[in-house]
Amino acid sequence: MNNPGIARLLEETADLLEIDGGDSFRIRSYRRAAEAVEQCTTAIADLVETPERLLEIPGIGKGMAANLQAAVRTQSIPLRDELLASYSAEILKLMKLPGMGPKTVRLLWDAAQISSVDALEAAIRAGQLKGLPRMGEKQLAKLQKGIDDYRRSAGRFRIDHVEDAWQALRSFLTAQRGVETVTAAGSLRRGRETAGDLDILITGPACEPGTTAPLIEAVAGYDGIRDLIAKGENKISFYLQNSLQVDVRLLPAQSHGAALQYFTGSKMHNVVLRQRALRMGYTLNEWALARVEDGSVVASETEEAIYAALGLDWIPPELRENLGEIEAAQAHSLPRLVTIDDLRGDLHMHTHATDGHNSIEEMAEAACARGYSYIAITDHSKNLAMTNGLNEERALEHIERIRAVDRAMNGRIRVLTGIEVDILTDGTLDLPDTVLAEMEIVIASVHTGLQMPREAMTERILRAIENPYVRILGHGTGRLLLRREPYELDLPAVLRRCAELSVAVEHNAAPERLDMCDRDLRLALEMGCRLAINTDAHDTRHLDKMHFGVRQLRRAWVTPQQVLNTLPIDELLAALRQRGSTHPAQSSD
DNA sequence: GCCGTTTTCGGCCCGACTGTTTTCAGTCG
Repeated sequence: MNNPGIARLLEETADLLEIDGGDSFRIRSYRRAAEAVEQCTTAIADLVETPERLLEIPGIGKGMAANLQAAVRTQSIPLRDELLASYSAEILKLMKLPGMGPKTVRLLWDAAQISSVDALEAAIRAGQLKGLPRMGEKQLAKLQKGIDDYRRSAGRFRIDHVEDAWQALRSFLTAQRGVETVTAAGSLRRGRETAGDLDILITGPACEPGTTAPLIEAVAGYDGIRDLIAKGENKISFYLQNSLQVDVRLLPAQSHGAALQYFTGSKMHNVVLRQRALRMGYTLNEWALARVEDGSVVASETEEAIYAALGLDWIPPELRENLGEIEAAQAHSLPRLVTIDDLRGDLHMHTHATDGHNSIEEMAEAACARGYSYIAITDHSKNLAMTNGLNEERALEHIERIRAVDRAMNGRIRVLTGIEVDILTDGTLDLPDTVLAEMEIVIASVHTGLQMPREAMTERILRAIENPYVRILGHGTGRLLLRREPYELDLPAVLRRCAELSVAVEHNAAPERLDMCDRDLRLALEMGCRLAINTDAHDTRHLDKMHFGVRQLRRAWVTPQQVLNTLPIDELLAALRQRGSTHPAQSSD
């Protein structure tokens, strides 16, 4: 059992203890242990034989070490099994609904033995919950909406989870005899936020017609498989433990380009491409682009050859949604999309001064190792009490430490001072301008009070970005996947004002909380906004999540010029100063 | 359940917001 799996067991145990009304500190220790296991860079499975090494992990004591051993050896934790037996395996899913916490789950269980999403929905429909404490009309409507959202998102997987599965499968498949190339197609290759399944294409001697049986059998032996769906001569499909469906296709090398094109999609892109082929007297399928009259192959080995034969430039997978990319490819006017190599820095990250896990030095060294030429340290401000947010005094002390590290890095990387201030419900910020004036990067974000009406939320954010020290609008664009519930605001109005004020709009690169969908990003570009793409890293490894966000930018046709953190440091600092100097409040001061 | 200039038991981040509560409980970050 791998670390994420063990962490999930510990989290589930904590959830069940909460429902059961267990000691809150005991519950917290399970959550802390889950976090520690998740962060641990060595596999717990490799440590269970040497318990003294388990005890070296902060937050793991004697009792928890025994739990970890049980998890590795039996895929379970005794306390979790015990609690599941007294409730129901389904009850944990109720906790996933927005607004549902342990107390409400327990209430529903005590009142009506409700332990599943289906049972909850039935009870709401039947009016069974009326009269229960805290179950007013609004609460019931909210629960129903939560159920609808839950149903809609079920069946799709977050792209980083799909990518984890892909990395593991790629290593496994590449090591098989007679395999030359292993490529991911589908939504993963197009860089979508979620994927319904994982498409993998393999070429090599073992994929030639008539010789595929040994490889198919070898793939069927992959130990991550839960259920086999289908097993044929050229294709094998299965479910992984987490219910992700995987389709693996074996292809002759000469069809690789055609298959890659076909299985990358999207469906609409392919439909239009096939129509185009027909008009040119060709037919396009997963094997080749061929002439209609005699079936002779025009192109099939590479995608480039197929697109070229159709009179098109090669189209980056992220653009293949039939949103104008085919016309642009014909006119040779596809944009030069931003790449991860264009980024010179990351402007949003936390340290252990608040809720991060590493020091300023460690973040700077990690960013340096990733080739960045600058970063900004932007810890939370005091309103986020739970993160130990910085008050006036600590914020000022913190920037002294940041400056010291900046000097100590000796020009290897620039470390900019910054803060992520909280936008209060009235649109003011939770730190005074005198403190913000000391910061090179001020990111303004909303974290709380997301239920307010659309107009009030819009006013709140508009007021916040008027503050002349705000350089970047962070969480404030209507989406917070972490909260599981988007909030309402007049996004075009906010984006327009950001463009006017030269406030950059942040896109959070972490896949669990991409702040803006493709459409929002395109809207931001239309409004003339400059974007900032940051990882909001809470530890050094989070810095590696940048590529997820870059793919989202590419899907929105973003070029390097439209991204703040592609600028060289001197141009970046000049761009940041420009925001302050154009604001009357500052020039008159 | 973990941790400790406490060695053995007491402390362990907290403030904002919502809904339904007339004084607060539950959820979230």
